[in-house]
Amino acid sequence: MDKVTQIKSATLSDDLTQRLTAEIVEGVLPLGSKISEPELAKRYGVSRGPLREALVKLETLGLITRTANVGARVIELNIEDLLDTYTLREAMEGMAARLAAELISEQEVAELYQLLEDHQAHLDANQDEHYASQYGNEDFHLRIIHASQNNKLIRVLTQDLYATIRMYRRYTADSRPDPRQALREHKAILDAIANREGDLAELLMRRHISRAANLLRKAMLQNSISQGNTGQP
Amino acid sequence: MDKVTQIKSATLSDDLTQRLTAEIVEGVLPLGSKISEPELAKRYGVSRGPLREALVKLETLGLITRTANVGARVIELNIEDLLDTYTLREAMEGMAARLAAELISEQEVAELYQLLEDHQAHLDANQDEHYASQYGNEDFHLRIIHASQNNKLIRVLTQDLYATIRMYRRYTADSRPDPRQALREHKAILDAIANREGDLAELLMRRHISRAANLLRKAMLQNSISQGNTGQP
DNA sequence: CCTTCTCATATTGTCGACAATCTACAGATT
DNA sequence: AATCTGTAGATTGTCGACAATATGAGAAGG
Repeated sequence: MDKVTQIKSATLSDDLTQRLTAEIVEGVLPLGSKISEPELAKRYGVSRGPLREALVKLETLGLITRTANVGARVIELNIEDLLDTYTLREAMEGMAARLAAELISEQEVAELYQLLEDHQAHLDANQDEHYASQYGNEDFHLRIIHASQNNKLIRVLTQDLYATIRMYRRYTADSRPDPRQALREHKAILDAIANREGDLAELLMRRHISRAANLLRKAMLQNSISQGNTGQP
Repeated sequence: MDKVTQIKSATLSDDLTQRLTAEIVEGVLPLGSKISEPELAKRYGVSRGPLREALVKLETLGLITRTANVGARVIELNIEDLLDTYTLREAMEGMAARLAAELISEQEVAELYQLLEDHQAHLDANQDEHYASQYGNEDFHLRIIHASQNNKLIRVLTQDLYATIRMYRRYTADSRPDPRQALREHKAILDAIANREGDLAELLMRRHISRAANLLRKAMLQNSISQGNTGQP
């Protein structure tokens, strides 16, 4: 629990969007559970107006589904959706890597190499491989995405798809990819970018993501994901 | 003016979303104009509640920008955004073409060939090249997208990006790509898909979209897009 | 015992009003 | 004259209540 409940935003609707997103990703609101507007409004001490605006946003983020006059439910995870999401990532982050190879500055390249070295050192020192893998991984990918300098791409990846990706990672947390292997792949991608080889960078990024998708797929098949947690009746 | 104002949906908010999207794309609400909630609510005969929910959706669609306590404005078009959007299309529709090559049925292939033949016949018969180009083009792309069978991809392309793409096309309507050239490219893409050559299909689709982006870019440079139209004071 | 219809209940959709915040204009000050 | 400040007006954010719709339990009938 790092970022605690104290989120002060300009508008209640924005606050609610962030909070609800977090609660869904973390499983506080179990997968597939019904969302009662009066109940949630009471829980957060707000009226239904801003709450409904937040729900509209969550729907476009793909975190809940809403049906007119029936209500909203938290989405459920399934393998097709997982694979679809990662295929989309493959296309978009592949393009991001290609653009990064064209546009990234030498300084950013240096910083990325530093990041990978830090990650390597962290791996050598700690046994807490999952934590290191998790954050190093995210950081690397986010930097490549931003290096593309394509605002549309950045927005879809870091806002629209991000929550979904985190959910799938969370619910398949048991079997994570080998962080050392991931690090090697990151290194290869960065080399391609540093050499301004856009084609290669795209290819490697695609394979990297495709491989991650396969691992998650296997994890889901074993887990047979269904159970949320920490929900109140 | 084909689909007239009569849209009956389950909820006022959904109606408003559709109407406002259409009005923005068609220029009834001029680019960059401020959106007054009381005024719009009065115009449509609804209260501000559903209207605000629609505005939240329009914001996520990238058609308006909202600032807390300040209000909403229709977006403005600029070249960077256009290029970013089309680069994203390139990545995503390229992937769609690749997936289509793997997954499309023989019957769908036949239908697509028929579509292209109809398009050809229409071009030979009519001088109204732009109309034919417009609709034939859209239809072809939408079918490829759906043939990918990737729901996430379909959703982002046909819902999140669609309105934006239509706007750029409308505001650069003067100089459209040569429809016969576009048709040739479509034919080549479809051949690749029919032959199950995913790599080639992706490559050709990317080039096709990249070329369209270049033409739109030139059109925007000439037009120096700024003026909306048909708006009331 | 199962099916179907009815009605009560709860939930969602919508509205009008109030509170908080920003914008613009006028006046004062340097 | 230019800049700053303060107030008035308007706009956005939020709230509680009412209307419309779906859900579920129970009765009636087969």
